[in-house]
Amino acid sequence: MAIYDYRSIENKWQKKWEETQIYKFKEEDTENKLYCLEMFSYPSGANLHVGHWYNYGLTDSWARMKKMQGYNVFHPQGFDAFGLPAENYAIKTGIHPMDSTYKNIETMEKQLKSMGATFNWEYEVVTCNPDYYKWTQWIFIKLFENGLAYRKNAPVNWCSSCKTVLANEQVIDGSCERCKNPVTKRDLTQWFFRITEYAQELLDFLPEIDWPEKTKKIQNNWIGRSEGAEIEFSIDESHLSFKVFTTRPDTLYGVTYMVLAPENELVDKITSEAYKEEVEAYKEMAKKQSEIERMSTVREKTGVFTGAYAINPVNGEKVPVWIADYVLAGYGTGCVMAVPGHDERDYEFASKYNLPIKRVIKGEALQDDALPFTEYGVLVESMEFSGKTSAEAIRLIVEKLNQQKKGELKVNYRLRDWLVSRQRYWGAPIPIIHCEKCGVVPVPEKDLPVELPYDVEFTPDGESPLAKNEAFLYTVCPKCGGRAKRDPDTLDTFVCSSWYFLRYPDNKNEKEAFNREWINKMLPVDKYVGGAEHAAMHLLYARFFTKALRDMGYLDFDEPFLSLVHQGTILGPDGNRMSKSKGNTISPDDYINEYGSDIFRLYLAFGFAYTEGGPWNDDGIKAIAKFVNRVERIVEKYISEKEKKGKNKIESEEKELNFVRHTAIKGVTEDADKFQFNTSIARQMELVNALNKYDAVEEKNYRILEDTIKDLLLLMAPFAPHFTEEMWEQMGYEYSIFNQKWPEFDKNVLVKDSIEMVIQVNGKVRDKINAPADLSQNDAEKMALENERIIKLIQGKKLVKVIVVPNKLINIVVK
RNA sequence: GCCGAAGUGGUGGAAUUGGCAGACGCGCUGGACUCAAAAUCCAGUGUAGGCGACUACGUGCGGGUUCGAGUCCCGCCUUCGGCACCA
Repeated sequence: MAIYDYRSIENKWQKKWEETQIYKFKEEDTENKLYCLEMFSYPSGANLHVGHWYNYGLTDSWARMKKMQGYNVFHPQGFDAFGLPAENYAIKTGIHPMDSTYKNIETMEKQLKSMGATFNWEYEVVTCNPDYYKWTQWIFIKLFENGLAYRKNAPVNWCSSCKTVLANEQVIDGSCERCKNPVTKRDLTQWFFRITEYAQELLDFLPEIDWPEKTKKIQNNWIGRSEGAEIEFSIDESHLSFKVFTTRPDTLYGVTYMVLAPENELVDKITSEAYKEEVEAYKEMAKKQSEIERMSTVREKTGVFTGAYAINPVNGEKVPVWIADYVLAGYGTGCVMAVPGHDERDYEFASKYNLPIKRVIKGEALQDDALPFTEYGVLVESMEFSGKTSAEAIRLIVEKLNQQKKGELKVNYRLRDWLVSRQRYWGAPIPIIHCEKCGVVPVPEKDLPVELPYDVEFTPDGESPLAKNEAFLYTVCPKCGGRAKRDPDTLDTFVCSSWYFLRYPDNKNEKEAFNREWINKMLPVDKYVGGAEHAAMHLLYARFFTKALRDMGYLDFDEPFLSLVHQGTILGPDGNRMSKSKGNTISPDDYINEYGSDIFRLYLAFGFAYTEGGPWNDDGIKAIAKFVNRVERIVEKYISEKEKKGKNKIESEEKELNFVRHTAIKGVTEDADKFQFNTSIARQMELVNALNKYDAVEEKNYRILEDTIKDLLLLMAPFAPHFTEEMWEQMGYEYSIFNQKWPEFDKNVLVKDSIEMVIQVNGKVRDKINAPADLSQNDAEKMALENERIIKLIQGKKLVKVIVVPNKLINIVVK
């Protein structure tokens, strides 16, 4: 049902746009710059899917509007090219990741270009290019030099079937994403980034940025700040002591035992001979259990006694020290004081192992004495603190402990340091050399990049593929010149994507990752658009990188993305997430072949609430084709009636048309600015309806008609760029529609001199009257009370009061 | 279990933040054009009752505040996200 020859006009205008460099970013005009960015994509072998179009197509519409509004729009594009899929594909097919990735990038570039978007391709960034990952490695070294990258032995996610380490995000409900096998822990020496150093600042700046509240909340929870105290307990008959973190120092008199995580290094030191065997067995058991088992909260708690006793610093009481896997090694100090009277988990554990339960907090209301009381209240049986409220006691007890150097206020975060090592091939090599004499030595800057060798076996057997390539692995220590080994691991791909937005404006810089002065002008990103699934990963890492680079002196702003929008998800027609296995995928190509890319884009804009998404629907796209068809006919008709131009007769119809026209300008501008494209298109449709209506007028004012058609085309241009450019030309205007000024609405046209006011009686609409605008309260009241229908309705009733909302309604309250 | 978001016609979705609920579409009904169909155009379309002007009801459920509630408050239900023994 193609109405205009979209294929030839798409080609025609894309060619012309490229020839005339119409979207070129003007580097000399940073005053007006607007950095508009979509999350870059992974170069998969498949064609662009609906999600790409929804994200890129509509953000492009927004960028086009901004260009027309006079901004110097910077709209780069690139590829997040490292990652596991290419490597898995290689294991399956034998096709090298580098070959498949570059081939995919080539086709994807072609497809993205055929969208007809405003991308500034000359600033392209591809993360697997050595001239990019050279600087990823450079940043790693800077972080290392500044103490923000460190190495430690830690338990990591391990899939025994794939024989490889998995990233946290690849563990789905405790199972391996690829083979569905349960994930276990394995101790490995790994590289970490000290993101926890920035936990507080990452929290503090959240209120400052224009992000969806939902996303801020997720980051807030992920960072998980909690306030409490760190309290030191000493081990009885020993010089050893250990600290616990608690948010409830007011329950200190209720402590009846202590628990260490089985992995805690103190365990071996304090366990007495008699209990060694049992403790060892428990540790072994804890290590072997799968993630699914460990994560289960319904599972009964287990633990064993170590034979050691700890001394409560406030009353000198001796309490037994246990180990149990309900205490996490990675949070706080890996030890807790157990207060079964006031904590559900401790209560469950104490009940099972017959440990004493003491209650030291009383609530106001009557509480069931059999269960733990976890609220705040008033202290009892707590020596001099008895009778104090929880809040007072927390302050006083910590103060007292502080004097004895046995405790202090402390803030803990749930956020963990970011594990960046990966035992994979297709990523940026970690630029570190391990020398037996000199230890960990960073690769000198002049030797960067550490290039990824092409010739590598990537069979998944648990060993890093790079470790099997001797030519890569063995090198010379930059410090002592002796034989040394390279770090065989690669960096998590999230490292590469944590700074790509800094590289775009300066992507050809060979001397540095980016020029400080230049990116200070170009950043932060003004509008960032991408999926909500990155809330606690990429979006957090990128913020951390920005802050770390700032503190190391490489840039001067605090936040990378000032304003963030998440697009929704377009589902299959059946309401499920599109997937090949469900057979419910929608191919943009089919629709673009039938209707053209403009209509496809317009439908995405009109058919969904942008941040919500929803199921695909065929009928909707036909409706949009109809709409575009109508616009085309309006233009055609106008052109065919050209000779009639010049009549100039003011009529009320003309006033009406003008009113709709300026309502549309206002609505389209404001709604599109907020990414509310559906209502933005609705205003355009209203304008088309008004134009059709005006067309029926006998003596048309062709000047007004032309101006209105002109405005309609301008308002439509960001959403249907090829079509409107063509119509613009046919109207006889000069190239290009995208070099025109965005229309502005005239406030005066929107002011009506006569207004329809609603008259209510007791809140129910009873009549509508035409009243002059800006009627005074008294006059409005008078008009309503003189209204015939109203007089009938309120007859015989007592008038209580009259409420007047200017230019809107009059509510008469009667009894 | 905890945190968050959302529930509006047959349907996708609107509602200047407390002021005419259902904009704009889809679908449906009727009409015009046509030998007929498609396309196009016009009119109608929340539900129930009435020939009708109209009346009653209506934004997940139950209460409340208010002259007035889709919007605010309290208590539930359902769905979808995020976290999950975080001491």
